[in-house]
Formats: sequence, structure tokens, C-alpha cells
Amino acid sequence: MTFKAIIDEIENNLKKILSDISVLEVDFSVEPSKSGFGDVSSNISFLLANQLKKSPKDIAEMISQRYLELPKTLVVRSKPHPSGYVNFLADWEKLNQLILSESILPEFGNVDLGKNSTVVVEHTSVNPNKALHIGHVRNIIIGDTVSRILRKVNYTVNVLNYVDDSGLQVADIIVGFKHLGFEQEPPDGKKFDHYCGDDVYVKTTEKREQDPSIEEIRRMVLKELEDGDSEIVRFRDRITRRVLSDQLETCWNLRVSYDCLNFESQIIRSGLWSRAFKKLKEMDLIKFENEGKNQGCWVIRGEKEENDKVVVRSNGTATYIAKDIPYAAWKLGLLEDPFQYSKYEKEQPCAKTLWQTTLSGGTYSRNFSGEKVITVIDSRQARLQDIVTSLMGKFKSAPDAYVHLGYESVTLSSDTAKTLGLDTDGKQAQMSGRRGLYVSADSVYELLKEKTLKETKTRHPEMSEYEINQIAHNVAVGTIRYEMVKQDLDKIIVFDLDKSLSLEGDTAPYIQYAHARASRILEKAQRAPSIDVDFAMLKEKSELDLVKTIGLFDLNIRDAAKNLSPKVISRYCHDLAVAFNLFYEKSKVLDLGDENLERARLCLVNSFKITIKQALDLLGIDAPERM
RNA sequence: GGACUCGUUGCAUAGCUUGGAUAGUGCGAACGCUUGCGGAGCGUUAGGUCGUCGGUUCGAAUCCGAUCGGGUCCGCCA
Repeated sequence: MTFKAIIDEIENNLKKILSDISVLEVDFSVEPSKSGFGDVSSNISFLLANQLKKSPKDIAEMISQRYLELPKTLVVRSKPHPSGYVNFLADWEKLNQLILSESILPEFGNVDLGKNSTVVVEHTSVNPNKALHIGHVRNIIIGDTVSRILRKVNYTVNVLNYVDDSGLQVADIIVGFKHLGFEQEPPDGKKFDHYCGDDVYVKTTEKREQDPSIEEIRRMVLKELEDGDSEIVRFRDRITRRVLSDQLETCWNLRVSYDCLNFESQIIRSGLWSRAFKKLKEMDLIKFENEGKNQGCWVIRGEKEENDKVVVRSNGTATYIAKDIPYAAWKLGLLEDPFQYSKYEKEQPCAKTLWQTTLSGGTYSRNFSGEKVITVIDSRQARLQDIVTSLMGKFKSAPDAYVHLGYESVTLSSDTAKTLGLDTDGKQAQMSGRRGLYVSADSVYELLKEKTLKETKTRHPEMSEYEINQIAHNVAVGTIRYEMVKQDLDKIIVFDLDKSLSLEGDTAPYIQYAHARASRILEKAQRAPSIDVDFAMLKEKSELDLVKTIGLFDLNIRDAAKNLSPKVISRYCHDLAVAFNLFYEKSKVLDLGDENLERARLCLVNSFKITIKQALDLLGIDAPERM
């Protein structure tokens, strides 16, 4: 139990009062107070005003009066506010003990929303023909953070990365390699994924747009790639595997990991589509058109006729969305699994086994489906995802089994676009892989790391290269991850190279720094922190605010998990760091000449350190001991 | 044309799901704070008709309706 304990106590007592004065149930709130209004507040009087025909102020006084007579454990007293709120003051000696002793346990913050059920999270899903750019990173970090949060609330999470190795984008670079004479080896030291994206893809596209004969070649290549086994298919597999491998390096470097890689080419060859197609027909969810503009096609009915969506063309081939439907159904475990699985050739840094689908030669039978599926895709795909969601709702007869977690894209500031050679007249610009207009994830990381490296070196001239390198890495990764989740999913991130390099204010380093400060205090203390202390010693406002914020950990986790909202955790981390920095400024811990006070404050510092580390871990951000 | 989404101070954002107290934070600006557990920090000051209009309500940044402005989507492309 944490701060929620006092909330529950108040809620129960207020319910008792309601039944004592025999009024109808009302759905009142009991929440942590805004600063300056006690510790816990309830809006109960506002909701009763109508029924009791009294002013909220009078009701607050009445309730507060009655509350005083009820048994109290964690509440010292109730206090009506002229505005109508009923505020409560906590018994901080008890609450301190409750929260601080709980906070050092490994299960602190655990909330059982998942009941150990399985959920699939799919994210990343980038075409394997280029390096990841900063827009992809938003997808990856949202997906990874949501996965971490869901694990914390007792879901078993299967993380999937859908590798679209059979589309036009891949065909483009194959054309480049096979028909336009691009070397297969990148120039000195360049990562293969960067080479494919920056050079082969961009230049091939450029040439294709100028020369219609290349368009023809691409059509041919695309057709050849559909065959199950040919020289060019093997070549394609070699190239895309190599790009994928480099992309995964980027992800792993950002502390992101997966459970299984799903290859689109295999999904197509597996026959999964025909099973889904059969099911769609059986359930009468699609219709063959005998006339009209979609004559000869199978379509999914929209609410209006112009919203009808073609799934099978009049020539019998399946459209783009027809790949998503069987895959979604597979993720929900609704279709018989055609795949075998094998271990991916490289190990993930987190040591978790990474599996991949295969159609033959796999030796393991695995199950990566889930009762719920969350697909992270940017909101430009919302329309198609809505169709998939509604179909899956009918397949599974549960409307919320399939969730499209959408988010707005990352655009480039006009300044940054200009440095990439595009004058946008002061407007932000959409990134474009085809036009070479993007900022790569690796380059942002490198810039941040370089900057942090310099900073750390001047602060710690005594440190080893290795140690400095580790810190710079953790700060750089933290900064990127934090920037990607700290704001609402449906707000555009305008990425600016200069501004994104800031390490001050509402950033990961600010939070990491608070952790480093706490670590140093504990390191310098002459004794180990203990919870066997006099909790009554902690009574300064800055101390109690810090305890309170620590105690709100589980409530924030619940909120973040329920709403699939990573920013809730990033805000919590920030609030926690602010509370600590205020405490740090106001209350000295060491050399106080008061043993009991020092022990109590050390206990608090230790709880903070453990909690902020756990909270940052949900964001995939490391908490360094020094920086 | 239809649909979705965003609009809060010079800039960037939180709060909106579940309506109530003093709209919180960061950057930028001005001025301060280290013989002190680390200044990637802390404090003070300036800056807000919560796009606009209307409705519901005792009460609206929050709910509803219109409207304006930015962005996105709407193919037998992927």
C-alpha cells in the first residue's frame, strides 16, 4: 500500500457518511491535493449540493464535522474549505513509515491490471531498405515504453517487429543494386543501412522518376520477387537481412528489444491470407461486387458506399490491407499458426532470446499471439487501422481486442530542413526517406553522445575513458527516449537539431542528475540506509512532498497502463526529480549533528533513489550513479 | 467535397477521459544564490480574454454545437 492507502481510507469513510445521512450514491473523487490545500481532497460536496439543496460550503462543513467522529488511521483531521472542497490532513508519521518501507521492495509500484494475461505489442516495423530516422524512433520508443509499463502491471508481453521485406521500397534498392550498378559494399566505414537509404534508395528513386524505363524494370523486379525461390529472391533476402541487422543495432543501442521478427514475405507465402479470406467470406464481412466502380472485386463494406475498401482486385490479387488482416488475426491467435520459429543469429544486449518466423527448418514451436493486441503505427494510417480494428472486433467478438495505438509524426523544423538542403519558407517539413530528407537516429545519438562526453570529461577529469563513455551513452539514450515520450501522442514533434541537444530543464539528464545527487549522498554517508528510523523526524514540507510523490508511484503506473500513455510516467519522473531537488536544496542530510534526523533523511534519500530508478526503468532510461 | 486531429504567455508544453479552489512546467528574458551532501541545480521578477462565437450548468481550459486557423487521411499504390 502506498498513498493509495489514505485515499482508500477516506473514500470508505465518506461512503459511510453518505449512508448515514441516507443520500443516493454519488461518484465523488478523492485525490491528492493541489499544493496548499492539505494532503487529500474530495469534491463530494459539489456533487451533493443539488440533492441536499445546500451550498457546497455548508455541506463541506457538515461532512468535515461528521468525519471527525469516525475512526481514523492515516488521517489526522478533515478540514472544510470555503470553496466547497473537503480537505484532509495526513498522519505523516504513519504515512512516512508506510510509504518508505514499501518503496524499497522490488514489487513497489506493481499493479495487477493484466492478471498475467498475454498482450502483443507490435512496433518498429520499418521497411528494411534504409536506416532508422528520428520519426521511426518515436514509434520504437513508444512501443518499447508501453511494453515495459504493461509488464509492470502484470501482463505477459510479446513484442513483435513486422519486417516489410517485400514491398516497393525494397524493390527499389534491388533495382539499384541489380540494374543501376550500385556497389554491394558501402564506402569506407558507412553502415550498410545508411548506405542503402542515403545512396541506393534516394538515387534510384531519383533516376526512376526521370527515366520511365526504370519504372518498367521495377515492375519486373517486383514480379520476380513474388516467386518463392529464385536467385533474385535470395539476393533480396541477403540484402534485407543485412539492413535489418543494422537497424536492430540502432534499436538495441537505444535499449529496445523484441521477442519475435515477422517477415512479410513469409506471411504472404504462408497461406495465411487464404485462411483469413475464407473466414471473412464465412462471416459475411466482405462482398463480391458484380457492378459499379468496384466491379469484379471483393470489398469490405464501409458505412457509406464510397468508403468501401477493395481487398481483392478484379485480377484476383490481394491489396495492401489484405496483408494486415491475416496478420492481425494471427496476432490474436485466431488463425492456425503456419510458422515455425528459429533463433535470430545475433543476441540481444538484454540477453532475451529473439525469435524469427520461418517456413521451414525451424526447430521450435512457439506461440507469440495474445488475448489483446496493440499495434503502434503513426496516425496517418488510422483509417486502415480502423477497418482492421472493426474486423478483429468481429473475429474475436470483443470490440477492444485489437488496439491501434496511433501517434503524430515527427517533422523537421525549417532550420533543420534548411541544413538538409530544403528551403521550406519557415514552415516545418515532413520527413521523406525517398527524397533523403531525414535525420537519422544514429546521427542524433552520436551528436548527443559527443556533447555529453565533453561535459562529463570536464566534470570528472579523474574518470576512466570507459566510465565516461558509459555515462555519455546512458545520458544520450535517455535524452532521446525522454524527448520521444514526454509529450502527448497526438501532438506533432517538430524536431530541431540544435534544440534537441539541450541537457537542461525538462529533460532526461535533469532527472538522471537528481538520481546521481542522491547516490552521492548515500555513498558519502558513513552508514547504510535503514528503515528502522524515527519517521516523525520527517516533517518539513519539502520532505513530506517528496514522500508523497514517492507514494504516488503506483497510481501513476495504473494511469499510464490504462491509457497506454507513456508520458504519464515521464511526467512522474520529472515531478519526482523536482521534489527531490527542492528537498536537496532545503534539507541537508549529512553532518547534521542529529543522528536520528540524519538516519531518517538517509532513509528518504534511499527511497527516492530506488523509486526514481524504477520509474526511469519503465522509460528504458538508465540512472547513473555519477554523471 | 467527406473524415480525423491539433489550437493554452515570445516559443514549446501539462491539465481535458472523470466540469469546481490560485491554469502547472520548460526554453527564452531580467536579477540573484556555491568557504554548503555535485550549479546538468535552486530562488525572485516579468509574461495567460486557455483560437473565436454560442449553449448546457450554481460553476467551463475541461462537456455540447457552430466557426476560423494549422496538420493529416480519403487508389483495383504500398
